[in-house]
Amino acid sequence: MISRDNRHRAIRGILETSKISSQNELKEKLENLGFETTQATLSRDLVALRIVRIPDADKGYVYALSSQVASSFSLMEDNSPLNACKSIAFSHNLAVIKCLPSFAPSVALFLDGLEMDVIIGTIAGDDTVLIIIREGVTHAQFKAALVSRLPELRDRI
Amino acid sequence: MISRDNRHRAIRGILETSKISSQNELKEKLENLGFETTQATLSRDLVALRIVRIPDADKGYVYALSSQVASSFSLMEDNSPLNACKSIAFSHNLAVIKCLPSFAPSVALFLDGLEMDVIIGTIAGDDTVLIIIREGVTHAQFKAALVSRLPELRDRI
DNA sequence: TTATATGCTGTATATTTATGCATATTTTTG
DNA sequence: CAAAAATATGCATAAATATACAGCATATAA
Repeated sequence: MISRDNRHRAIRGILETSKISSQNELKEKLENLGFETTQATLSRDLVALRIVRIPDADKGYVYALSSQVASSFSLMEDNSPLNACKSIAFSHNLAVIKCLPSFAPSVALFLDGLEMDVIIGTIAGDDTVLIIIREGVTHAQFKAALVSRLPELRDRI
Repeated sequence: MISRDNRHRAIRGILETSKISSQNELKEKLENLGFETTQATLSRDLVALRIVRIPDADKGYVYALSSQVASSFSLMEDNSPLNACKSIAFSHNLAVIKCLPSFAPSVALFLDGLEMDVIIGTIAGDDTVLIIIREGVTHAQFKAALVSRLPELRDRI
């Protein structure tokens, strides 16, 4: 069902960018985006999407993509593969990241690990990463999503 | 507190070796080990230990140490390269198939072998196959063509 | 077409989990 | 040591989540 898939995408998007600590809170966020649904459906959606629930200092519990569990702890250090990125360019629904020689695979792996909703896939050569951007996402939206997950990129892209 | 620390250790041990899907179930396991406690205490323990709750095929939900999250995803059994495919998404004239790590080349080779008219080419990275779809072919037509060649994909795409 | 099957959803409700508060236990301080 | 402070716990219950069931929609088959 197309509307279910859209709702699932919206859920992933919401969880990527904000802390949600109950299904009713998620329900309200979805309503702001025009998705009318119920707590029961969200309970099922969270199972289908394999969303995990993590203890959180601020809010008691938060829902998160499974990829956010590990990555929110590790990485992000000085040795992040992102430091091997030299530039980013766009063409329609493609983004091309130029990296230092041989670094493209690790950059792509890192991006994949973010499980970002706006990215439907990446392919790495030796020094180039090709990112396929989801339909309907503008370059500006893509950059914003990237920065929201990786604040340290703010003044680099 | 000593007895609390011991109980925490016991909880970690139990979660490492068995699938627990409710706090009462955990309570019973602990009683077998001589730890008398209540659901309320366990609710607090799970927060303190940063235990996550993951959707699980068997039991609905299971509690797990955060270090177990990544490995909790069961892999595919058969050896057809198609079983290494996790998802397919579209963007205009591109289809992106996400695979298990390292499986993309064999999936792409397999697809090439089908010599499908709707596909004008494939490129494989490590875990991603990019399919370039012939102009004028809709996503629905492409899926239909794929399913007609590979019926076992029917409920997976 | 009709019949059957399958999947998604909301309602109502059962189950599970979190928490306010009072008490108990441990730790700290004098 | 006693008293005070901090921490942990259980009870009762509020809050949140999961699910049985029925209805609807769509697909499939005859």
